[in-house]
Amino acid sequence: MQLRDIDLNLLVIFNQLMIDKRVSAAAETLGITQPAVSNALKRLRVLLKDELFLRTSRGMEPTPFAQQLAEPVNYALGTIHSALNQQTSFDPATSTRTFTLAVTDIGDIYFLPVLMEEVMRTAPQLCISTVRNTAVSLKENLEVGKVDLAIGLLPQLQGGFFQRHLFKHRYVCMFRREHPAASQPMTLDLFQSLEHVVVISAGTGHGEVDT
DNA sequence: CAAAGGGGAAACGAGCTGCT
DNA sequence: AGCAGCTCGTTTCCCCTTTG
Repeated sequence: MQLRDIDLNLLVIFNQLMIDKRVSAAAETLGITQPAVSNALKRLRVLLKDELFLRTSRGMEPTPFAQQLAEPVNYALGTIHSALNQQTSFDPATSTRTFTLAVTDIGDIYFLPVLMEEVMRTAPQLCISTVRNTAVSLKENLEVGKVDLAIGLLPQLQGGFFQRHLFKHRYVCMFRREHPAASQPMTLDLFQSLEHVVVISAGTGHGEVDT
């Protein structure tokens, strides 16, 4: 397929559908009507010879081909967006720009000191501002550029954003020295039989471990 | 100026949910 | 189990804009 054969706006709609998983929601986000998105999807289905999205009780589920397409399309649209909106080139050594990071408490404690050390060395005039990534508006803030980067377990950002796996994280159990569990190996059954405290905090994944 | 294409409105249909 | 109501995607038709 040649690029001239495809309306790039169809890829914008495809990208939004990957995010919203609903035609009407994508239409609202893009500022067009739901039939318009439906028609665009129809044209895209014919062009790409794939259903792309299947209607299910959970919304419009992307086909394997659509999932395969999602990342390169998102990357390409991001590149085009950056190219059209760049005003000046970025020079870390002289830039006085403020970057806003959405992080968890562990982000503040662990990442910031490491980051600030590097920033002091390579971009001394840069300003780093942080916000908690527990905010329900994180997705919107990222989309409009109020937040530049978010670190954490953020399933609400699965589609439409650049993502990178940073590290693997394991948990440990803590209990008093005299606790009955101290005399035997910790197993899943033993763990489940004991009372324990889990600090549920959005963006940390602690609740996922308990589940 | 005619043809083509895209968007909006209305109608329709499928699937889900709650109630009896 | 069956029905009604609701939500949401699709289809059809019409209008407007663009293009050659």
